[in-house]
Amino acid sequence: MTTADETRQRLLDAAGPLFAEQGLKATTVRVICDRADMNLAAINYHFRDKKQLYHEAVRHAAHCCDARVPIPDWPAGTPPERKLRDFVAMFLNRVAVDHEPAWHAQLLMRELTHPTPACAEFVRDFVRPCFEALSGVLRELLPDVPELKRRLVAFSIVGQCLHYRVARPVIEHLVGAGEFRNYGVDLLAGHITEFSLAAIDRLAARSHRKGPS
Amino acid sequence: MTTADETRQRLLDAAGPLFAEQGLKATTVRVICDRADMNLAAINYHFRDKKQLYHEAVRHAAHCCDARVPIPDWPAGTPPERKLRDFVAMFLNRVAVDHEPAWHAQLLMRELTHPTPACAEFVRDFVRPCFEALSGVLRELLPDVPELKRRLVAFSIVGQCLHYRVARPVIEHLVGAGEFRNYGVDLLAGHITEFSLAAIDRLAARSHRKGPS
DNA sequence: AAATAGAACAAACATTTGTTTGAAACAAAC
DNA sequence: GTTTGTTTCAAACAAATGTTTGTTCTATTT
Repeated sequence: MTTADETRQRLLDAAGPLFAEQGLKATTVRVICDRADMNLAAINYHFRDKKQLYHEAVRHAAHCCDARVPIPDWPAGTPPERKLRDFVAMFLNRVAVDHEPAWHAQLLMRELTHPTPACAEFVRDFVRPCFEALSGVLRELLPDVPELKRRLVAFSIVGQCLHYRVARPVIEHLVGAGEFRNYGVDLLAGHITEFSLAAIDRLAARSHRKGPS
Repeated sequence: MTTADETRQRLLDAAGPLFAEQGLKATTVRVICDRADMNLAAINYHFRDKKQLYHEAVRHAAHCCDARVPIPDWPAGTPPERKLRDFVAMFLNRVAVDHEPAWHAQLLMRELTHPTPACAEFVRDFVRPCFEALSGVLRELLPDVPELKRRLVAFSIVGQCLHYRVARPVIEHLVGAGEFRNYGVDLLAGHITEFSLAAIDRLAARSHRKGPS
C-alpha cells in the first residue's frame, strides 16, 4: 500500500520544518495537518501521537543526513591531514550548509541543544559514529597525546563547524547577510582545516619533544 | 515601593529556568506562578503579558552576565597573547561554566540559537560588544590579515568556547558525566588559547611572508 | 456484485492555555 | 477614621490543543 507511506511522508515533510523551528510543544497538530493538506486525525492514525511523529521526524532527518553525506571511508595510506580536511568538509556539509530540505540539519541541531527522549538514539546512531571517525583521524595525527587532550582537540574542531549552524542567526546579524553568503563550505572547510592543523602540528611537535610514552 | 519589585524578581526567578529549558511557548504561566508562589494574575499585572516577561528575563540575564563577568579592560602595553587568554577565560566564564543561577547563560544561549524578538537588543547590548573586544585583540595579533579572514578566526575561537555550552548534553552523553566534570574553566581556557594561538601564529607568519599590504 | 479492510473525514470531547474581571486586602496620606 | 492608590486573589472566559469517535469513502478481494 503506497498511499499510506505517501501520507506518512507528507506529514513528516510538513511537520519537520515546524518542529525544527519551534520544537515539539510549540508546534500544533492543526498547523501540521493544514500544511500537509490532511485531516486533523491523520497524525493519530498514522503515528500514534504527536510525540511519536516528532521522534520519527528526528529519525528520518538523521537517516537522510547520513545517507546524503556519508562518513568518508578512506583507502589505506591516505595521509591523515587529508582525512581531516575530508572530515571537516563532510561535517560542514552535514550541518552548516543548507541542503534542501533544510529542516533535517535544523531539527538535529535542536536535538543537540535541547534533547528530548529521541536524543539517546540520535547520539548512538548519528553523533557517536561521527565522533569516532574524527577520533580515529586524531589518533593518527596525535598518537602520543593523552586521550583527554585528544578529546579537547576533537571538540575544538566540531565546535568550530557547528558554530555556523548553531549561531547562524546571530552571525548573520553580526556580519550582515551579505557577507554571510560568502561563507560557503569550501571557504569554511579550508579555514577550519588550516586553523586546526596548525594547532595540531604544534601539539604534535611538543608531545614528540617530550617523547612518546 | 519595594514589595512590587520583589514580586517582579520572584516571578523572573521562577520563570527564568523554565524559559531557559523549554522556551517561551512551552512554558505556562500557571507553572511559573506556582513556582513563584503567586497568584495566576500576577504576570499580567506586573508585566504586561507572558511575552513581556520573557523579554525582561532575557534582559535581566544579559545584565547579570555582563555585571558578573565583565569584558576585561587591559592596561596599555598588555601583550595581545595575554589578552586572548583573558578573553577566552572571560567568555568561558560567561557561557560555559555554570554559575548560580544557571539559567542566565542557558536563556541567552536559547536566544542565540532560536532568536525571538528579544534577540536584536540582546545582540546589540551583549553579543556585539563581546565580539568587538575579540576583534580588537585579533587586529593586534593579525594586523596584516584581511578582515574576512580575521572574522573567521574570531568565529573559530568563540565556536570552540560556545560548544561546551551549546552541545553540553551531548558532550556529557559522549564522554560520560565523570570526565565532563574535569572540564573546568582553567583546563578549557588553557586548551582553547593554546590551540588558537598556534593557528594564529602560523597565519601571522604566512601573512608576514607575503608581506603587509 | 458483495464483502472486507484500510484510509480519510467531520464532529465532538475533555483539558489546557493566556488573559480579564471585580472584589477583597493592604498600606500610606490626609 | 476615612480615603486613596496599589497589590493580591478567586473565579470566569474565550480560544486553542491533543485525542477519540463514528461514519463515509475507496480500492482490493472473493
